[in-house]
Amino acid sequence: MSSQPTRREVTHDRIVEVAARALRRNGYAGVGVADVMKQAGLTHGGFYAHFESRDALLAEAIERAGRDSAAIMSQRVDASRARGESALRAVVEGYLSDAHLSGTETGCVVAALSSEMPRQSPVLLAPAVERVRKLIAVVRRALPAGGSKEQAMVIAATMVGTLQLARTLGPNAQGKAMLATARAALLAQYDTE
Amino acid sequence: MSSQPTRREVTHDRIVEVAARALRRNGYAGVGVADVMKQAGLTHGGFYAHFESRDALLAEAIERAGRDSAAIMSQRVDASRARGESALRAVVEGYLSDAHLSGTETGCVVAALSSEMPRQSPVLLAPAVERVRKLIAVVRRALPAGGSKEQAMVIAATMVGTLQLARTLGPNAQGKAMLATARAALLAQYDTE
DNA sequence: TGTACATCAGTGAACGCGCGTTCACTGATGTAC
DNA sequence: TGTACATCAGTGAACGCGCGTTCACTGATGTAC
Repeated sequence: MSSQPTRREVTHDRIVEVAARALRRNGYAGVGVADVMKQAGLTHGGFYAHFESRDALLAEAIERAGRDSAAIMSQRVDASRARGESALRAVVEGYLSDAHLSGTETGCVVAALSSEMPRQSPVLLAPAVERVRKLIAVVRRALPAGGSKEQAMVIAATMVGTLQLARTLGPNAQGKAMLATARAALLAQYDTE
Repeated sequence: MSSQPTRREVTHDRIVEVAARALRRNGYAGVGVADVMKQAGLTHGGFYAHFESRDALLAEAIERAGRDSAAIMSQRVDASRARGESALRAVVEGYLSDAHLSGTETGCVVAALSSEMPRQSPVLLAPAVERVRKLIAVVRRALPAGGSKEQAMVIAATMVGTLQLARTLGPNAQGKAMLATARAALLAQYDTE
């Protein structure tokens, strides 16, 4: 990209970043134009100089959030491989960690939104589908040699479902037990490295 | 219960039924007082003669939706056992069916709402937690002899996550493939009957 | 059995608030000569 | 190098709409005598 971002681009970026966090913490309906602008240190009037509509912001926020957490998972895969350790273990233990249980606003956007995703308008559905595909792809890359796309799909679905149920049970002993149970089950079955 | 429901109780029940469907199709934010009353054949003014608030309706709707689908799953378990067939297979194939992929509004309320559940106020969180527990309990009852609660938790999470990702991919070949993959994986691992 | 009255279930208009969106305006930054 | 002007980024007030909630009122159902 351009090495010298303009002031406008810097501001735009900050708004998207704030929205990406709000989206994961509060869901689609919980992202308000005025609130996001305020958290970005601006007044709401300037919003439409940056985005065509609220939906346009949400679409960018999904992409941003997804790209960020996919990058983190990818780094985990590479780092563990470099150390000669199991990449799948790194992914599963990172995704189903106590930190991810309570850190919704900086966590996986698919886990934060998936039950709402199918209901969104096409503008917001397309980036959501892309994030689901990307999540499956990252998991697949973490599988031991010979791992199939089918295995990756089931593991991704299990991680997403587990995190959501654990979050509903609460960031307490019950939620943590749910995570631990799924970690053990997934690694026992798929971590043959 | 009373064998002779009053007219008021019949109306109340109809409103909750409409709300239970709207809740699963549109999510928490998608249930409007005026809209629900209209679909129930009433005007919105009479709403507060039946419910203290919109949240009170939502709480009842979650319970209703959960009770209904838990009853369906329980019947599947009993019916398959009575025929000497695998109860787990009946549950998994019912939950991860093409009909459930597109039939959100009459399906599992946990799958329809789970990413939104942790964000709700205590009034709405409590019934949500109850539905998660109930789902795990039904799965456990379907497990072959010796099945643990831990296994039930992982299976429930996998089914919920799979259905959500499949719905996001769409009620097409991709979504159906996702369901088929998870069905095969779950039965291969847990259906030892 | 019929009449008078009380209670019940629902109607429809109105209120208040939040939120997405618009727009005229302002101060700061950059450019031309 | 300095001055005049144009463009840019953001401000703040206002509009319109939807939605949850309230309330005075009405017609129907049930009860007392």
